[in-house]
Amino acid sequence: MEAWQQFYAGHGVDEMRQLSEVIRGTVWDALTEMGDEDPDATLANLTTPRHAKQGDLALPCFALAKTMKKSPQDIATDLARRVATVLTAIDGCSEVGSDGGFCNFYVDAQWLAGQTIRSILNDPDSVGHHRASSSLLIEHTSANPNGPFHVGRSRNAILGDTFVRMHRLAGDDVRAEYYVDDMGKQVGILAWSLANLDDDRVSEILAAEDMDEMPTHPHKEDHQRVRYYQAANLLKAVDPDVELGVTKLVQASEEADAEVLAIFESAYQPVLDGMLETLERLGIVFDSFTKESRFIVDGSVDVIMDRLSNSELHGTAENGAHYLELEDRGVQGKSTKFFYQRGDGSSLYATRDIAYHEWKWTEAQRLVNILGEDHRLQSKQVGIALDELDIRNPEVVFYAFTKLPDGKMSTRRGNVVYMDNLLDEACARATAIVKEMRGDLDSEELAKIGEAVGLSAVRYNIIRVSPEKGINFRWEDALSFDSDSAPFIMYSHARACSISRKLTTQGHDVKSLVANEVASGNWGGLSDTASALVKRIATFSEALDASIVNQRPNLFCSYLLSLATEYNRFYRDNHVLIDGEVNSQNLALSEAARILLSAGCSGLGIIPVESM
RNA sequence: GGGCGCGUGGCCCAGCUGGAUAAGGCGGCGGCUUCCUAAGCCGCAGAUCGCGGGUUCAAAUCCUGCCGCGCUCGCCA
Repeated sequence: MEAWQQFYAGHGVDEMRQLSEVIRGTVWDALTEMGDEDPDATLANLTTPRHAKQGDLALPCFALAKTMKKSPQDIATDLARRVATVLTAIDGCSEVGSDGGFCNFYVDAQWLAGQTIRSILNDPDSVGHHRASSSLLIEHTSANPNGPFHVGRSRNAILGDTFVRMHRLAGDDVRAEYYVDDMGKQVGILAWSLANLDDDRVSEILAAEDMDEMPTHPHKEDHQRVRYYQAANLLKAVDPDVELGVTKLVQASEEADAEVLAIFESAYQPVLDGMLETLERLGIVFDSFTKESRFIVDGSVDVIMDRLSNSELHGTAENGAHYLELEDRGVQGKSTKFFYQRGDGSSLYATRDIAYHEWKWTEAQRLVNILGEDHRLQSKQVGIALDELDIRNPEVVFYAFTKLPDGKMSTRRGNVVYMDNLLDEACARATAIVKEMRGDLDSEELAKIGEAVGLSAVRYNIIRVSPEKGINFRWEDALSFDSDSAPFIMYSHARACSISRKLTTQGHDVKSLVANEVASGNWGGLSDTASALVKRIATFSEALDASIVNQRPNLFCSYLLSLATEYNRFYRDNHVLIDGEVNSQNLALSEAARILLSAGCSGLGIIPVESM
């Protein structure tokens, strides 16, 4: 077990999990009686069956066949017989059976409803809390402030913000942090271009390469200044003076030259502000910004370099550059050396990153970094360096790139789809659809819902796929409002809201109806679809936790989609309002689902509108 | 060339700390609205889980070889 995974070894609160513990205990005893010498190993195979008819928990008995000299099915039958009386006598387990070599356990949906619906309705704010909370610093985005967000970069921001939200939903104390690269080559180029070029020159240079397109968002500085950045890059390729000028600036910044750092800041800050505006529209905000230069200015990078030189991995190159030899630490390839100090004594990006990590550990109990797959090696090198310095490693989430049909996105080359344009298009399309469906709403309401739907859809379409899987950007995929989408989930939530709203309009007191129902504790007569909904509801925290532990937001996406689907099925044949009469059992279920759908949406950055 | 990641129906994608009939969505075909939002629900068709070996009672899942795609191998960030 990785050290950080121990944070998850806490106690679950989900009833399903508690029940499974009870079942394990009883089965353990029975297995021992039956002659199983290692019941723990057998029980490790306890699974959740694929099909509802196979129960809610199942134990494969194949491995016991050899030692017990009986067929798996005979063992399963015997086991079921031994535990049936005890288990069905306890609350929560309605039936034990066996089939095809499995021993199947069925959860009592009535009991489960009593437990789980009550806790959700009584304490909706702690929904999703599943274990002891910890404080986290999640660093994400941290994009070079040289131009507008494009859809490739946005995967980091959306993924990162989703982790922030999921952790908060799980009860953690999270700080979202942006690491501002305020001293590298990229910013240097930007600063140089602003100091040495003007609008006409920029247009001229870009036009020569057929890149002189009118900015789609001229009022935003990120869209304006990226033209300077692109022009300077083009010029740099043909004019050595540019390289010289940039290098001079960058060197000065690395020596913590206050004047140059100030010039850099005035160059990038408006760009960064534009980028943050885009992110804010997506519901992504940061709690803190830390500048890279900070660790030069405060001298901590020098201390790091000093300490690294005492490492047994330390080496020195001919020109006085310092490195760690990582060959024996599992790094293979052409170069196994990790350089952390140039021949001239200055630091490198990765070195500052080490100082940054050391500082970050003073801020939180856990660190999470969201990084593109191009940072895999770098991250490994930094990790080994941290080991050498006795500094804990952070948790890292890597994601694969988003590609355009004609290749990798590049701000420098202008081969990009800007997030601002994607969001405009998504929200415009969504608004058009809402307008078509809801003739009763005024234009302000239409726009509000359209914006929520568009933004949520874009976010969902990015997080629904596993981070390590590459995405090929297609407009129709990015803008999809299909069944596997945020609007689908939002729609289910809006339905639940609609029911509650309707009752209130008719003069019913939803809260007290629900409170009375919960207090009565009578959950008899649940229909199949109601039972299925209850079971889905019961695994909310578990699904959230699994998504966090496995670092895969797409798992929680799937869960929430299933919850929405299950709610839709429930909705079909379990009416809350029947001929003006309220079925308060169905109301309680609907309300519990509404709370979970809303919380789940917030956890994924989907905006849970109450009407759509 | 070395390392890492990915490869699942026509398309997108889940499952990959091994377990029963590989889950969804799009597209295709066919149903369901006097009833709380049909952005919904139900059904049908469609899969040699990249290819070959191996381990196992059991492999999409683990090991191995190959093929394809991506990332990476800077005293750049």
